[in-house]
Formats: sequence, structure tokens, C-alpha cells
Amino acid sequence: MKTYSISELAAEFGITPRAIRFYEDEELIKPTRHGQSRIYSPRDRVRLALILRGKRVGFSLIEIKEMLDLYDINDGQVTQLAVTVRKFSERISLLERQRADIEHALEELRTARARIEVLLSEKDPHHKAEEPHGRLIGFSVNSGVHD
Amino acid sequence: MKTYSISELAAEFGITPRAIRFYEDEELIKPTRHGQSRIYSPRDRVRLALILRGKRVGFSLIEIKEMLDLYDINDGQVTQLAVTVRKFSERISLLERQRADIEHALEELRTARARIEVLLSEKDPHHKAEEPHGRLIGFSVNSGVHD
DNA sequence: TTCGCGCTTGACGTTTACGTCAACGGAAGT
DNA sequence: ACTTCCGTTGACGTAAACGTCAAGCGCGAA
Repeated sequence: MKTYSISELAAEFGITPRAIRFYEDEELIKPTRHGQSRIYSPRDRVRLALILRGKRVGFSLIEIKEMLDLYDINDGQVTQLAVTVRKFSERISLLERQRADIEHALEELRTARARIEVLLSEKDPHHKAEEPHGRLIGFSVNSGVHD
Repeated sequence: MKTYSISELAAEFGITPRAIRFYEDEELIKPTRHGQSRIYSPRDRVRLALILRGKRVGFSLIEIKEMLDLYDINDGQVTQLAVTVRKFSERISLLERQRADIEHALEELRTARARIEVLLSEKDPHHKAEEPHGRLIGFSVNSGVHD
């Protein structure tokens, strides 16, 4: 079975060895050892990928640990399934809101960019542009205020 | 024109006055004053909403400030439009990746929840469940490792 | 054997985004 | 006049997620 050194993984994922060791301190991964050196299995590598993805979607390391533990738990007996379901449901609705936020932000950024590009194309190939007078981007007054 | 007090806005957005003052320290909002007290305009309120949405999608306060400044800049002369476009494009692709990450996470959470619910329904109404032996959720080995 | 390289474990520093007092000020009700 | 709010400005504390040394170990090449 293939193994990895800490710096290999660090390079592959674009992080530092320090970060990986930190994840170990926080008990998110437990590589084996060869003497003193850490040896990472493919499974460790997958966990690392999951950790990073978790981070990208805004989870804290503690939350990520909890979720990884939930994955692992079911290797043995099934514990507190109801709690697990509740947690997952909470996560899901949180993520759905976040996705909606992102879509809003994307929309605004895209239209803003489009307007700016119009300005640029008016300036560059021909010569002048005088029209745009007020602000470029109107705030959408109802943007994100909770219900 | 309607105005708001700091605690009004704090209550409306579910944050503390301290947080709002902090945003002012960091120059993300500049309310007017009546004596010592801060007076917030509808525009300030919108900015606050944008700040919070920015946070929800993972921007730092500094990044949010930059973006708000970009919105404002165009009230006067048009500065460094090309730079603006580039920044916006970067943001957009970053957000798109983040959205993809979220959709991955949502998928996994939903299927995991579904499987757990099956286990629960087998346990509760009738009596036993013996089959589930290995782990519940298989890691999708290629999950999020960058290209 | 000595060099350099990669790895190790502390230990302390740093940034972000506020929380948490402390001490004070002005307006409003009784 | 006194208390009660709501607001203010410091100043210090805190949690998360590492960064940044320092000092040392083991191992293969020269």
C-alpha cells in the first residue's frame, strides 16, 4: 500500500507541514510512525482532502473533526443516530443558505464586471464615454437582511 | 429619511453593537453622529447587510472593505477599471469553486443522512437490524484533491 | 566522519473578529 | 435630584489556525 511523507502531502495540497501536524495535534488525523517520522496512508490522504474541503466550505476544525468522527463511528456500534441526523440536517440548511448567499454575490459581481467592461470597451477602441454619471452598481436594498 | 440606532441594527441583524462599532473601526461603515451617538442611514444599513453576507460567504473584513470601496469609488472618477475587473474575476472563480465544494458536501451529507434514517426506521417500528456491517459512508477517494 | 537534508518536538508569536469589562455621559421618567 | 437606560470610549482578553523560530535526531552521500 502506498504511503506519503508529510512534505509530499503538504506539497500536493498546497499547505505546510506545520498545518498537517496541527491537524494531528487536534486529532483529525493519526498517521503511523516509522521511527519518529510520520507515515501517511491513502486513507490519511483522503481525510486530509476532506479536511481541506471542509475548511473551504467554512467549517471549523472542531466541526470537521466531529464529522470525521461520525464517519468513523459506524465502523463499530451505531451511536446516537438521531443526534447525527439532527446535526446533519442543521449543516445542510446552513450550507444551503450559504450557497444562496454565494449565488447572490456571484450575480452582483458578474453584473458589476459586465458594466465595467462596457465602460472599458467604450474607452479603448473609440474614444470617450460620458454617460455613466451616478454610481455603477445599485445596492439591492433587500440584500441579505434576515427574514 | 429614516435612521437607526446601533442597537436597533444590532437586533435586526442578530449581532452585537460591539461588532458594529468594530466594523466602523475598520472603516467599513461611517455613520453620522448626533452628539456622541451614532446615527445609521438606510444606506449604512444596506452596507451592514452586505458586510454580513460577505462574511457568510467567507470574505475577511478587509476583503469586504475593498469591495465596498470598489462600489463607492465609482461615485466620482473611474479608477483602475482593469484592476477592478481582474479582482472581480478572481472573486468569481473563487466563489464558483466554493459553491462546488458546498454542493459536494451537501450531497454527502444528504446521502449519509438518508442511510442513517433507514437504520433508524428499521430499528424503531419493527425490531432488529443486523445487516449494516462495514462503514456507513464510503469516502469518495477523489474528493477535493486539487487538479 | 562530517555534511546536508528532511524530519521531529517544543515554545512563542500572529492575525482575525470580536467579547468583556470598566468608567463615564446625556436624556428621560418619577 | 435621583435613578435608569442607552450610548460612548478605551483597554484588555480570547479562540482559531496556523507561522516562525530553536534545537536536536537519523541517515545516506562524499
